[in-house]
Amino acid sequence: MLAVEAMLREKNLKVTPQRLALVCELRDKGHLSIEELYYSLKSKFPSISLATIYKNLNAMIDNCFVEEVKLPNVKSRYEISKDLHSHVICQECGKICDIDIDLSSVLKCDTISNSGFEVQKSALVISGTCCDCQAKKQK
Amino acid sequence: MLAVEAMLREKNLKVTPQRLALVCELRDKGHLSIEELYYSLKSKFPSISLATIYKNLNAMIDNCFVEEVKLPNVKSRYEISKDLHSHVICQECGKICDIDIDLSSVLKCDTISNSGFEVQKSALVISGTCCDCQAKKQK
DNA sequence: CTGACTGCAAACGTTTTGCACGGTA
DNA sequence: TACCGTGCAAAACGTTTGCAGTCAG
Repeated sequence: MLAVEAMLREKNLKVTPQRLALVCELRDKGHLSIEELYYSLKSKFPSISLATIYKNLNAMIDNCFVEEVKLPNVKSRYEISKDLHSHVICQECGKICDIDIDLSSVLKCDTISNSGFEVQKSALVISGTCCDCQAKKQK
Repeated sequence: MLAVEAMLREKNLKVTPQRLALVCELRDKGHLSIEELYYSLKSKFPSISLATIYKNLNAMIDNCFVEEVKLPNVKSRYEISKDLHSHVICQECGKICDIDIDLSSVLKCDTISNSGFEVQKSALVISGTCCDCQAKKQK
């Protein structure tokens, strides 16, 4: 919590209760959609508006504190920036998981290095069917 | 051209001049945005409407003939479905390239196989600075 | 000839903006 | 106290829908 406040101040973002709750929500639950954030915060702050969610997310994205995760077929999710990781999404139930995959060898392949392209970021999204949903489908 | 017509008929999509031009545009230029498609087709069909672009793209996406490519910071692009490949995007000039990267070993990693997740698709987007833009920045 | 496609306009959902008020630092 | 953040309402934006007319098969 203190760490979160310090991070916000470091980015010249004031520490308001709404903003603090938003960050904690993202930190605890990870990759949330706008709606999930909105309804979740609405329980703590009944008068909170969608505009506040948007403004805060955008401010934090501008400060590289939060990242948008674009996924196939569904709306974007938002998460606190952390070490490079990939996402796995089940097309049946929509469940999203983080996964640590070492892409360094892939990103150093000849095609890229020969082209002179300087890699800064990479995003890998794997979609398919999770274990539970496979079981359900077999029934 | 004949191949394109055959593909459309196979999917029960009628071959109209607008649709044919849209597909050829995608085939020749690859990963185009809605606006790029619109203005490009407007030169051939001055009365074409955005609704037609949207309806056609959606029909073709439903038939797995076209795919949406979601990219960081910019609007989605659309391309004709083809073999699995990744995308490289320059954050300076916005240039997008296809790249063939073998992700099979990555997708077979222990974390995924142990979880019982069945992988159906994967999308890797690499962003950074292209060779040309690196040169420009050094000036 | 029939059903599908086009193009226009309206509707819709999402995101952004402007502004007055309130809270942080 | 000065400025930033909040919340409301309105505006802007992108996309979808409904419909009448047209075209492909």
